[in-house]
Amino acid sequence: MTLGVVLQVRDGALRVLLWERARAPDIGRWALPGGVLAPGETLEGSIRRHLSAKVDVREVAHLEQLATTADPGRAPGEWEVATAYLGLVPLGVDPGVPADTAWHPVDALPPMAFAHGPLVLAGRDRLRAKLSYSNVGFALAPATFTLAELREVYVAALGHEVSATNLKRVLLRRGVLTPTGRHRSPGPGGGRPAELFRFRRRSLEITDQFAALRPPD
Amino acid sequence: MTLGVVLQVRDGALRVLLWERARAPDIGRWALPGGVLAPGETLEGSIRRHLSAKVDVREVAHLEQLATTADPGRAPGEWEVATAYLGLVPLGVDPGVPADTAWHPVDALPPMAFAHGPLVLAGRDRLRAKLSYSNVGFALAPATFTLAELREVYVAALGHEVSATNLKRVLLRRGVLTPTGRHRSPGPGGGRPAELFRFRRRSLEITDQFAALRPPD
DNA sequence: ACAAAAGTGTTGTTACTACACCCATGG
DNA sequence: CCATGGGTGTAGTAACAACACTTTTGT
Repeated sequence: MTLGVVLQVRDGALRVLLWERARAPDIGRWALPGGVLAPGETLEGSIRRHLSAKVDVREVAHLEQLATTADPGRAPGEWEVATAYLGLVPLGVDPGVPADTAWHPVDALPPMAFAHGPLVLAGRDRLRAKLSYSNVGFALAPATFTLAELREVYVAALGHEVSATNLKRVLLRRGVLTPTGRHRSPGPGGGRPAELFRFRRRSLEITDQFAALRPPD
Repeated sequence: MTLGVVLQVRDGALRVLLWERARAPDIGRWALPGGVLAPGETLEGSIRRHLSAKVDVREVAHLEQLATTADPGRAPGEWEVATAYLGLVPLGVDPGVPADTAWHPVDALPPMAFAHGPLVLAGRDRLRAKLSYSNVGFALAPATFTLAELREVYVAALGHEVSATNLKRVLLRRGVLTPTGRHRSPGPGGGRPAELFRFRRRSLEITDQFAALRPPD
């Protein structure tokens, strides 16, 4: 089967899309969306198909394979191979979700069904690592944004403070961000109008491939 | 099913363990070792079991999951989920392998069966990336070694020149390498005796977690 | 003495963090 | 004209590559 760890920043926290089981086993506990793999189906095709029952799949800006498990003992007599995907949804979009489905903070997960909890944490950790050496931010940020907004996304996803000043410089130097030339007018309290930026490319790119041991010139 | 991308540095090149098919389909082409997943079996258990038919599994110093595919069209009517693992064997050990099995350079692969070629390259790339930010080197190097030897391992694995001077400094600074205090006497041409080093820990550790965007102190 | 192999010292560079300072707007 | 939010300038630091130099051996 395939499972989806779909993450989004909402209300200042990194959240995961979960689904409350109404039937045994693990009734009342929360599970990752997903389902069986149809014969002849591609893994990515399968997870896209199952996710489309929960969210508008076009909202998923990035999707990558996370891990595969085949642990015995999920339930006695039950044993299944499950491939988990990591999906990222940009800030601000609100895909309507079914009534049994909700966004839970990854740092305060509800009681989880099966062994889905560790998969969520693996997805979070993968995201955090990639934020430092790639342009994955594009999949969490809206199309255009101010640096303050981008900073909030990074703070929520990384779980620690980030300086907008330095975030700007790092991402500009790496060529990940480009200014749009447009500005956003300030709120009621006043303030200088914020520059609007966008990600230069909206597909995954490694921007800092070799921290050390890089090839000689 | 499970597949193993087993890599080792031999004769100055990074090589992968392949197995020549004697039966259709893809007769005469080379395939990754592996086989079917038994019911109730763990993925890691499965690949260990299948590898033990080809190499002494105790020689595999590191094993990690690489990718899972379920591509239709491997062969018409044939469709299967395959999980690939990356295994690393230290320099110098020579596990006896069956007659139909051989070590091929990853940069000059023979005609490959199924879609196994890309998996080998994915394993190589994963290894290269981890060499820069973790201590995976332990799984490719012998228990103790001179810096010249370690340098050769890195050159073969990374595919570019590496300076022994700077390699030493980087790995010592990160606390990955420790001197043993012992020395190796020089060869017939003379030369200063080389210091023997070892990896401080022989299990995977991330040593350079955040290249940028590190948390504030 | 000299060649060979290994190890050390030093310099310059780059990418980053931290923090003080300056700019533009609304009330 | 001042509070508020945004942007810039600059200094300090750590990790690194490159390369010259020194040490220790065998012949």
